[in-house]
Formats: sequence, C-alpha cells, structure tokens
Amino acid sequence: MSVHIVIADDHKLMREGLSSLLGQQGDIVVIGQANNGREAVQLTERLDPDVVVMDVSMPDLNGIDATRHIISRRPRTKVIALSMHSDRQFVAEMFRAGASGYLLKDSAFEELASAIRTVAKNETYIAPKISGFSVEDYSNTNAGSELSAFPRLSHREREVLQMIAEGKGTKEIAADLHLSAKTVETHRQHLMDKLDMYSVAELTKFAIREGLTTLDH
Amino acid sequence: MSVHIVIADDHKLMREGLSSLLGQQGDIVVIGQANNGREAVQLTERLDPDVVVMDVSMPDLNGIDATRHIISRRPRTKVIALSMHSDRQFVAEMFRAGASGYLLKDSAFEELASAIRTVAKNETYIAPKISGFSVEDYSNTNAGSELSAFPRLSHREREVLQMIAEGKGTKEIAADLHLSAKTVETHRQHLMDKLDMYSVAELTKFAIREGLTTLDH
DNA sequence: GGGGCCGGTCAGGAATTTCCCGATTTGTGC
DNA sequence: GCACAAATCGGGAAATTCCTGACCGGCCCC
Repeated sequence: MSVHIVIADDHKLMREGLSSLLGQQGDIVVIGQANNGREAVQLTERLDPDVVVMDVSMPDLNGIDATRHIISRRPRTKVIALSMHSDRQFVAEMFRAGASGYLLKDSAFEELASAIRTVAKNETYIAPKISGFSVEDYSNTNAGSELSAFPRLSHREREVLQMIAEGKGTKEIAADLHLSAKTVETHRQHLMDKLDMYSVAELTKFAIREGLTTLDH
Repeated sequence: MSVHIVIADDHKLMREGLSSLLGQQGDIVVIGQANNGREAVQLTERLDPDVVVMDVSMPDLNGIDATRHIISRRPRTKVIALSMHSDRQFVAEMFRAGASGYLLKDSAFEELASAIRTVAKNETYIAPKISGFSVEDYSNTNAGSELSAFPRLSHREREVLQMIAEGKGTKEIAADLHLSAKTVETHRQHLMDKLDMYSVAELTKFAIREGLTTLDH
C-alpha cells in the first residue's frame, strides 16, 4: 500500500525536484503540489493525502499556520515540516501546530523518504541535527517556557501580520480572509499594541525575523 | 554530445532533486555537487564542467563571488544563477560576475533544462519574469558610483525611504528633515512610482535589501 | 452554573493620512 | 536659452487609521 503525498513549497524547482525523487520510490506517490500555504490547505481538503511535506516559510499562508489549519480539519493527516532553519523557535511552533516530523532542507533525500515512512506509521520524526530535544518538549502547550521574548500572538493575528508584511492592504486582507475590514483593523491594532510597534515598517521587520515572510517580494 | 553539469546549492534536498530531474534528460549529466561557493570553485577546477548551476545565496562563499572566481580561472565555463530573488540588484551583480544565465527557483524544470542548453551554446538566458532588461544593461555598465541597478533614486528619496523603513511617519520625517509633510508625501509617492511598490511593507523590504536599514529594531 | 477572561467578530465616528492634481524654483546639460 | 529632473509645497477629495464600545462562544475555575 502506497503513501499519498502533497508537496507544499514556494519554489517550483524544489517541488519538481522532490517530486522526481519521491516518484522513484515504489511505495510513495505524489498526488499534488501547492506553492503556498493556502493552496496546501485547499489541496489537502480535496485530495486527502496521507502526508503533507510542508515548507515552513511560504508566502500568503506560512507552513505553521497552514499546518494548524490542516490538522484541525483532518487530524489524521501527517505533516512533515521542511525548513532552512534549525531554530528551536520554528521546531517548537511546528510541533505545536501539529506536525509529525521536522527536517532540514539540507538533509539527504533518504532522510526525507525515511521520515515519510515513519510518520505514515503514526510515529514522529525529528532530524538528527536538531534533536537533543524531544517532541514532548514541544507538543504540550506549556505556556511557561515560552521561547520568544515577544508576547504571544493568536493564530489570526499571525495570519494578518504575515499578510501585512507581504504588502497587502486592510481591505485586501479582509477579502482574502472573508472578514470585515473592521476586523482586520482590530487585529492590526492588537498586533501593534502587543508588539509595541506602531508602523508597518516595524511589523514587517518583525515578520521577517519570525519567518512569516521573506525579503523577496 | 552531452553537457556536463556541476550543481551548487546549500540545500542537499535541492541538489538531489535537481540532480534527479536533470538525470532524466538524455543530453545532460550531473558530474558533481557542491554545498557552498568554495566547494563549487574547487569542484569546477577538478571536474571542468560545461555548466555550473549556482545558487546565489550560499554560506561560506556566495554564488556571486564564486562565479567571479570560476570565470576568472576558466572563462569557458558557463554559470547559471539560480535565485529566490528577482531583484535587479542580484541579476546585475551576477552578470557582472560573469554569469551566462539567471533564473528563479520557482521556475519550472523545463526552463532550467532549456537554460542549460542555451548557455551551453554560448548564448545568455534570463528568466522571462525578470527580463525587460537586456544583459547589456548589466554587463559592462558603469558600476562606478551606484551599487544598485534599480531605477535611480535621488539622494533625497533614499533618505526618505530609509526613514520610512525605520518606522517613522510622514510628519516625523518632515520634522527631522525640516520639510513640509507635503514634500515628504511627494517623495514617498515618487518612491512608490519608481519602484513599483505600493506598500510600506514592500518599501521596507527593499530598503533592507539595499542596506538602508537593518532587521534589528 | 455563574463569573471572568480571551479570541474573534464588527460598527460608528472622529482624526489622520494618503492620493491625485498642479505649481514654483533651482540646477544641470546640451 | 531650453529641456528636464530634482526638490519643494498646496488644495481638496478619498481612503485609512484610530478609539471606543459591543456581542458571542469557548474555556477555566471555584
């Protein structure tokens, strides 16, 4: 029985490369590709894959929030995070969001294949390079040992922050999220209050540091 | 006759993915992989490939400097830059360093294969998404005074851009520069028009890339 | 099960900023 | 002198932000 995969990454060459590699495995079938988090969520709904291979930083909707959406709607789906960063921050957030695996982009392909088979069996996988922690350190929401020095932002707030940092206007964000512009304003206000930042420029830099967006447009 | 390739990218999964894809092409053979710029230079010396597929941002020695080394020692070698960024800045630097091609990481694989064949024939290749310029615009131009190949911003405009990216408001900037707020507005407007960016978020990212401000608060 | 709190949603209206026109002045190059 | 870009500023309409208040549904806690 083969494992059905959806790949989410904002770089087409990466998607196609992974697809090509995975396609050579007998027991793994790539059934879809998404180029951002939002597409990943939609594709997962439509195609019901066993495993989603998810880039952490993507435009529109990042891998962390996308994972949260996916897990909340289809808890059986396994998500493997694929990241450039070995920061505990990212690792922690991904596992809290419900990921089952985490590995780095400079892993060998064998490791990815192995991770896929592992999570498909309901086990978790962490890249050796970043272990030294156990999943338990992350999975349980112990608010006490917050890694970030920043006030905790709600999911919605992070989502809005990301879109602001991508250059979108209030109305545009509202439309994308099917919200009133007023609600988006409120979220922005809360963001500014919580972070003690009162300009889009500062919010953007913060979002970049947090990996919610990247420097390229 | 087949084209011999060296791939340089700091992400092993990307290298392996590209390798897998390229290996399926009859006329292309991947003869080596490097995980940073320094290795790319060494490998090129040893293996004498026809084409090097070079990631622009790599640790240790970046793609631009690596390209410069390679071209200066083996001018016959062709380098194709592979980048996340569509900034003209990077494009310009790569071509000045001696690259023969430039394409984005979210290109389709077909485009990469096509680019490889193109540069192997001594022609240059620029990804459609970033063309609209010709290589001549970059290859031997001044490079004297300005660092960036972007539409020239006036001194005042850069000054205003920097302050915007630092999170300052229009009135604050006006006060600092002893100007009317209206004048600052005009500069902002000109910035947006010239750069084709219509949000503070985008301007901020641009300013960071240009070194006008930094990520830290 | 009542009370408190938080996240998420939205509105009204005032305050502020942006946006789109135009205008003047100065310097630079031809 | 003439053309042109840079720099400066204004008027007024349009859009956005800011502030305050409000409602609902969970959730936790005693």
